[in-house]
Amino acid sequence: MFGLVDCNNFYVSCERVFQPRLEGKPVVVLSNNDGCLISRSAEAKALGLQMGDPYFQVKPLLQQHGVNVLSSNYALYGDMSRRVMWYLSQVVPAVEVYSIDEAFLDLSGLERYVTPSLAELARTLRANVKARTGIPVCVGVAPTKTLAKLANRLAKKRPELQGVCYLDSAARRQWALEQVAVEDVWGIGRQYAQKLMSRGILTAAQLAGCSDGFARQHLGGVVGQRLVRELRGEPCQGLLPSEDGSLARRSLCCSRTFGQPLSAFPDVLGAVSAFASRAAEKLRRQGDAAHLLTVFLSKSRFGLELPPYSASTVLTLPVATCDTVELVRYAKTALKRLWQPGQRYTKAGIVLDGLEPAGQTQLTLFEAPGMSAQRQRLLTELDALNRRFGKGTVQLAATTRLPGQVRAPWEGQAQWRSPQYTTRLEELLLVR
DNA sequence: TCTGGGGTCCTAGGACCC
DNA sequence: TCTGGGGTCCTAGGACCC
Repeated sequence: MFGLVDCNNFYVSCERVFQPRLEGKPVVVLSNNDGCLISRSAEAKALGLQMGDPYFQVKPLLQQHGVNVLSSNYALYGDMSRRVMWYLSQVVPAVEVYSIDEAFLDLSGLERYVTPSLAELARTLRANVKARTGIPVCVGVAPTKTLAKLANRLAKKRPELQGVCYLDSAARRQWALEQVAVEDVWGIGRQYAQKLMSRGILTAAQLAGCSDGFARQHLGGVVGQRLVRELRGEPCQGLLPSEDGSLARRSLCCSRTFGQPLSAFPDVLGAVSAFASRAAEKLRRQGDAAHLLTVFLSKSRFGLELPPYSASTVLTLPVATCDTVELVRYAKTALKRLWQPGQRYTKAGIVLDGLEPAGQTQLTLFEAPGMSAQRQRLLTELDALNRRFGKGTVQLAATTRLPGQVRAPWEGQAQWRSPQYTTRLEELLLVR
C-alpha cells in the first residue's frame, strides 16, 4: 500500500502560518518576477482564478475582490517543507519526497499494526502535520502510486471525506476511478487527454479498461502501459530512494526570466555567471560533480516572434567538476558561442548533467586529482558563509552588482515578498 | 562495386510532473 | 509594458563500430 500526502495550496498555507489575518480570505502567491499565479487559496479559486494566470491579466479582478497578493518566498516554503517531511519520516518507515509539497509513503506491512485500518493512520498523520507545522494536508491511500494520487485528489475535492481517502477494496477503487475525469489522472497531460477524449475515453475507469497495446501505442510506450496497469491496481513503481529526505538529482538547472529584455553581453554574462554559481552550489550540496554544462538563451514566446525562440549549447567538460570558478568560466565560453548581437533576450539558464559523485574525478595528465586542496577550502568556506548569512553573501566578482546598483539588470521584481520568518535571524516573527 | 545484421552511444525533441 | 522554475523519462534517428 502507498500513501500520498499532499499539502493544500502549499505556498498560501505557509504564508498563513505566519500571517493568520490571511485565514479565510482570498490569497494568491505569484511566481518569480511577479509574473503568474502559482498558488491560490480556496477563496481565490472560487473567484475563478486559475493556476498560471498572468498577473497583469487578472489584476483588475484581484483588486475588485480585494485579493491578498504575495510574491513567492522560497526560503520560507523550503523550510516549512522540511518540517513536514521530517515529521512524516519520523512516523513512517519509508518516505519519498516527491516535490516541495508532496510525499509518497510506503505503507506495505503496516496494516497489521494500525487499528482499525490504514485510514486511521492517515487521519493521525493529517492531524499531527497540522498541529506541528500549521500546514493542512490531504492523504490518499491505495495499492499503487497512481491510485494513491487519484485517492488524494478525491480527498481534496470531497469535503465529506474529511481529507482522507482509502481505496481498500476493488469496489471502492472502481467507484473512485469512475469519479475522476481522464485528464485528471497522474501522467495524462493536455496532449494525451485530447487524444483519449477523441476516442471516447472520458474517465479514469475507461482508461483502466484499455489494453496494454493501446496504452503503449498512444501514451508514450512503456510509460503509458505502466500508467494503465497501475490504475488497475498492479504496482509498477516503488518508492524512489532519497538520501536525507531529498532525492539525489540526475541533472540540475538554474534559470530565470529577466526583469526586462536584455541586449548587452555584459548584462547577460552577469546573469549566466550568477546562475552557474548557484548551480555549482546545488551540485556541491548533493556531493556531485558535473560532466556536461548547457547554457540556454531564450527570447519571448509571445507576440509575433516565430520559433525557434530558444537556443542552447552544450559543453563536455574534460573533467567532472563542482568548482564554481571553473563552471563560471565554461559558462562564459558557452555563452559566447551562443551570443547573437542585437537580440532581445528574456531568459537564460544553466543545466548541469552527467553527474557523478565528486572526488571520483579522473586524473588528467598534468593536473592534481580533482581540485586543489586550497580551492576546496575556499569553496567549503563560501558555502558555509552563504548558508549562514543568506544566499549571495559571498560571490564571484563576475556575478555581483555594480556599486550603486540596487538590482542587477537581469533581476526582477518581487514587490510583495514576506519576510524569511524561519531562516533569517533578523526576520524572525516577533510575538509581543 | 556490390552486399548485412546487430550493437552502442549520443542528441534532439516531446510528453509529463509539481 | 507586464506571461515561472525545476525536474523526469522515453523515443527516434544518426554516427559509428564490428
